[in-house]
Amino acid sequence: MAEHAIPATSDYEEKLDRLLTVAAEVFAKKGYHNASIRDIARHAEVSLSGLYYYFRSKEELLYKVQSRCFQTVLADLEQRLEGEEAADERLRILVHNHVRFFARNMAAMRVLSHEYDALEGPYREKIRDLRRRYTDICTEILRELRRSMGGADIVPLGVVTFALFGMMNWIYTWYRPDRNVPVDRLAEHLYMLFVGGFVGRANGSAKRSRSASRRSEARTSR
Amino acid sequence: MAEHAIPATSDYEEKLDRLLTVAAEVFAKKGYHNASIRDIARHAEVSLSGLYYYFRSKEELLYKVQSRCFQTVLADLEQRLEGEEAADERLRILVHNHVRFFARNMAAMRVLSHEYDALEGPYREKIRDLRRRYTDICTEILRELRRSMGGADIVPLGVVTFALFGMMNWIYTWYRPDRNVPVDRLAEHLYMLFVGGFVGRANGSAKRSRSASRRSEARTSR
Amino acid sequence: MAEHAIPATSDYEEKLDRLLTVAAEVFAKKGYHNASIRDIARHAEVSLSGLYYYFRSKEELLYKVQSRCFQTVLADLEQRLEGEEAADERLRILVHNHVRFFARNMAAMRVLSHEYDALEGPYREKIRDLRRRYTDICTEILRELRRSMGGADIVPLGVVTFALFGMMNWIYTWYRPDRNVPVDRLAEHLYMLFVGGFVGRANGSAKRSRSASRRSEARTSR
Amino acid sequence: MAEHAIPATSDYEEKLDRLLTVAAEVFAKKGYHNASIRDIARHAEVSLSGLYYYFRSKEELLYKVQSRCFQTVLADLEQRLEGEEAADERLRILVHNHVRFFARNMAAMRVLSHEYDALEGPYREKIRDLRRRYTDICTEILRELRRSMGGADIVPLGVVTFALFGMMNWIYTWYRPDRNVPVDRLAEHLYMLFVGGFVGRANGSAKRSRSASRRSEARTSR
DNA sequence: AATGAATGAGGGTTCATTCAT
DNA sequence: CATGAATGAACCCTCATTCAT
Repeated sequence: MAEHAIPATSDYEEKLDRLLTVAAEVFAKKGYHNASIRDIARHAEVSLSGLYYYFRSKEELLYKVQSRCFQTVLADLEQRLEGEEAADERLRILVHNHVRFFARNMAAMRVLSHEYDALEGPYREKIRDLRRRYTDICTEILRELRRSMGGADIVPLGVVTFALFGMMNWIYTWYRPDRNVPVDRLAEHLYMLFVGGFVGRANGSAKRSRSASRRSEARTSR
Repeated sequence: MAEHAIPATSDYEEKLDRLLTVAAEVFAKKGYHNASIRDIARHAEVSLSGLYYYFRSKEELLYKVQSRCFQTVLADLEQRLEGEEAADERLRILVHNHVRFFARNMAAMRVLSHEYDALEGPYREKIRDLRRRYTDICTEILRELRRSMGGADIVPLGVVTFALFGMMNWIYTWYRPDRNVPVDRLAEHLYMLFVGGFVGRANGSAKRSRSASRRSEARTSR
Repeated sequence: MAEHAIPATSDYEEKLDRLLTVAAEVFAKKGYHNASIRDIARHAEVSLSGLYYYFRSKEELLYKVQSRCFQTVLADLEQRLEGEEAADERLRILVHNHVRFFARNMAAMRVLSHEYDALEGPYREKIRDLRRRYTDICTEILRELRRSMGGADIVPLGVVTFALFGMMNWIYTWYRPDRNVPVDRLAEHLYMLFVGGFVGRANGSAKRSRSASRRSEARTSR
Repeated sequence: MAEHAIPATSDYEEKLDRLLTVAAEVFAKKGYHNASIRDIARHAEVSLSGLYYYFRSKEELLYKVQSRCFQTVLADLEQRLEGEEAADERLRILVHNHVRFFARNMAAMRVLSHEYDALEGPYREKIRDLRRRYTDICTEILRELRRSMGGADIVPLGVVTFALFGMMNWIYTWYRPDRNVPVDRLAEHLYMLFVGGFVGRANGSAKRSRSASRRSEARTSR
């Protein structure tokens, strides 16, 4: 029953990390409820009960997968936003950061997108908070962008935010990095589509803002 | 292997329909794998084994829920598209049809969106075919729209299609008809956002095509 | 709840007979406990509940299959024994009757041999009685044969009887009329083996009794 | 897919053995299909799921019961045959070995005899192979015996083999060691009956081969 | 004479979790 | 640190049987 406090062993953390990655893969492939702890133990080549040294329960395992994932995305994002002032560029950064992370951590992100509400109680709340922090950043950027464009607010920003995340998160259902467009191109496509609209700049019929234009050239040409 | 061939009894079909609705609700609330057949039986006020008169397995139950849902959406869509020629208007119809159906059959649509790959084997294939038929219609409309606008094809139509569906399907994760914008307005928002882009007509900074404009007035003003 | 007494309709009896045959086949193929009433209904192309007009329960169904089978064997046997006095010949008749019936009603006999004690209570007793009547006939013939041969009774007649039935009944585990020796030859083989022994007349090293010799010629030569 | 590879723990193997014995008893009493895993767990005083640590499925359980049984009989037989050259004596050894094992492991042997084809797929094949190895030994002995007796081969050896096994295996349907003849006597009876025939030496009317005679005296007189 | 619809009991199996070692 | 062994709860599904029609 010994509560193992914070075993800051490097070994411990490394193994934990590896386990989280494996767990993410299994959850991604079979879904949280359908995946069994035995599956995970098997894939990680660890004994079943061995897992319980690292996690108190299956739910905590899911929580840690999601939490680690969110924290990384958030940290990356905040670091990349640092110093950038232009709203359109900030949005571009967010989209690229999100999509790139998605493609690079397909499994974990799939779990994040798909197992939205498999968690309960305090775990759920903590993830909800992380999510909110993330979407809030997005909403703020959108608000600033709209303001800078002098646009009216026909569509509520909440709806816009979720529309954007819908576009981005949905890719876990269809996107395969090796079979479709390269990741960066995909990110740019989604960004352009979202900002310019299908019958707009995303269709090539109008000119983009200078900054956006500059960056995207670099990305899509390869 | 079918125990009862084609029970065209009206009673039978009515009950089956009711069961499908209940099942959709339970699946929607708890997720396919986490929902138990017992849950469904309880909610439907039927004995556990009584359910098995209508479905051979849990998987077939999921299949029937998804199948019925898709077929309705498809039939509705095809009927509404009838006679309409303008590509932009056809797209509006698709978006409105999809979103409205979504809001009206929240549970079933959630199952459709979320339990994408809980099915296996032949069931999976049949649903895949239905899905393909549906997305193909969408892609064709998009192709026509782009052509009529004389736009270049920077963003591949496949990506565009999935982006649109992402925007629309994602609503199962956040939208509550009673707490957010009304359904028709939501549909129009998404349509405008998708077509005009966030920094474009969807933000009120540009004029829309006449036909779209006319209709949307009617929808959003209430 | 109407107790249907003895519906001596010819139709009724015909159908009942057909059902018994089908049931025997299904029981033979899958075993009594493993076979389901649904299986039988399916094979008989009758509705599940339709069966219950002819049988009160699965157990009664098994009982009737076994009972009919035993009665036929017994009746055939008694008729064939009629008039024959020589003990060795009477034994030959019994063996041939048994084996021939076996081969001709493989399914039912398999059920008889294999589902020895699937029955319970009164059903079991009735079948036990039939069986006893049958084995008693056999034992009596053996006693008479031994007496007529002037042999001592080293081996108890009970053991001898069961040994004979073992030899005969076991054939359901290996004998296939189309792949092995023809039925009548098999019967004669078993008879000779049992009476003469492996290192005895069954091996051709000694002369048989005249009567046995005469008949067997007729049987095996074809 | 094996969860636990080769747990060579003595504890493990002991318990497994105990479980196999219990399972054999339950299968013997109620029949494979009619026996429930819960029955076995209850009799073994183990939790239901506890059983599944030792067997992957009910079928594997049956397989292991049968396999263990066959292997023991075979090993015992081969050891006892060692050094014995005379064909008649070798046959005696086989019969005695079989019958004695039968009586001593009534339950397991009943399962072996009765649940002939409850197994499917690879399990079935493996048992089939064991059985074939066993019957082949028997057939070879019979062939040699016949040769040494200079007998003609009227009855095919295959038929003879199955007849012998029929006589021996059938005892599970009637023999009770405490109510009938003692085991060794039964074995000798069956041997004599099979070799000498009912109307032959088994009836005391002829002299036996010397070696057989010598041994049997020793066995039956006690 | 026959059947569609329904059900309670029980089937085999898997699960997350624990705990002595 | 790690694991082998164990368990209670729950899973999906099938069964023999009934009964109104």
